[in-house]
Amino acid sequence: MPKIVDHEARRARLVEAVWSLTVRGGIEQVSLRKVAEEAGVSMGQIQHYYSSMQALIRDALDRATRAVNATIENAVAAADTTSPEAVLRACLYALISPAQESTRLMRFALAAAGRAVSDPTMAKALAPADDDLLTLTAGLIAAAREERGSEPRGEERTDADICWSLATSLGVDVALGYRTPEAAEHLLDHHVEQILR
Amino acid sequence: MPKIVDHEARRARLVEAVWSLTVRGGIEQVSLRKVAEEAGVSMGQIQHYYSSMQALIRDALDRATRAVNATIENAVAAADTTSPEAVLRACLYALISPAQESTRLMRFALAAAGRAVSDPTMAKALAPADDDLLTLTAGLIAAAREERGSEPRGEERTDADICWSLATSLGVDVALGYRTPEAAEHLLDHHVEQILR
DNA sequence: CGGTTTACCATGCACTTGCACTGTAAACGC
DNA sequence: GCGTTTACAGTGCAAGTGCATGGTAAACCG
Repeated sequence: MPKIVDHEARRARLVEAVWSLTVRGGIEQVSLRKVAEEAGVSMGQIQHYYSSMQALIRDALDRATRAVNATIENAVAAADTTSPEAVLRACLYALISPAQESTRLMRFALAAAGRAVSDPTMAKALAPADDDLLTLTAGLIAAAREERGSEPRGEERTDADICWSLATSLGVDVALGYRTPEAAEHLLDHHVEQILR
Repeated sequence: MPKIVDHEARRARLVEAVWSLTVRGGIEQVSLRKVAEEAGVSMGQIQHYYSSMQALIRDALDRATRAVNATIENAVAAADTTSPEAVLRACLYALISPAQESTRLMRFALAAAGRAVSDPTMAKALAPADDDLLTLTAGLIAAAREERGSEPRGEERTDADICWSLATSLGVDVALGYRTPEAAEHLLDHHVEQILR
């Protein structure tokens, strides 16, 4: 065995470089040499950890979506309130947050989404809200409606699906600068209000 | 003056080739030579009509968005009904239509959207629903609510904005195969129902 | 007829690309 | 000590890239 290194840290470093390059100049700027330079390593190291450029970008997208999901989970965990409505708003806001890291991730994900058009492997990583998240959100909506005294209607899962679809769309708009985070928040608020009424 | 040619037709042909190549193999497959081959012309012709590769792709995106808008307008015009609700649904459905041409356009637009991350010129062509469309849609919503006997509430513009945001998001999902057109339609229906209640 | 303008085609060039390959230093078992 | 495995660095190469350039054929004006 040779030098003991932290593989995870190495990969994270390389992926970080891919994110930066992409956000700065578009995904077409991402090349072996550029990533190597950005990460301050040699091309050889990249080849050592990834079998191809495709594999690198795939992993970068994978980690980006996982990071976004983590943001959502953090928002849920950090909501120091028992009000389901507050928690619901908090986790939806995660996608339109003005936080720089969020914007970075959304931008990269959008740039990589172009690849998903022709690469099914990439498309997988970008799928809409998964079952667990939908179930969680539907639960929040039901609880929030109950909290407000609205009568239940058993369509919470559909409502949840729409919520995430809308939040994603607004998140992209914010990332591309079409809307301010405040404007997006206003729209989301309006919709949530509608849902819970 | 030399051979009289239809410039518009030439450009349309080249852009069509760009769309095809992109949808088939991703935008990274789009090169001068490939486009030339796909269109059955020489690289020289492309250079004659576009000052650079960037210009070609920009025009391709421009024409794609205009084509999508035309689809929406057609849907409005084709709705042989006076019911504003029916017209509203019809034009929203334009974005999630299962029609092959629609899917092609959406796919290309998504692939090109990746470029918008770093190219502001591209970003312009992809902006959310413009003022005119929003005004039109808000009018439809107000009329549909009146038709149903719901009381007006003066938030129709916000409602319209949300509608298009949601429809766009669903359109992307359909184009990438995450949802069937029917599933997307169901969600849209549910939302419109909510809006008009 | 010549001259000018347009509409290309074909080629050449400088540059970048991903990847294969070779070399080498470090850490361990024996 | 030696051999093996891992973790890279460095280089070379074939393929592809956008674009500049030079040439040519057609259509019109005079």
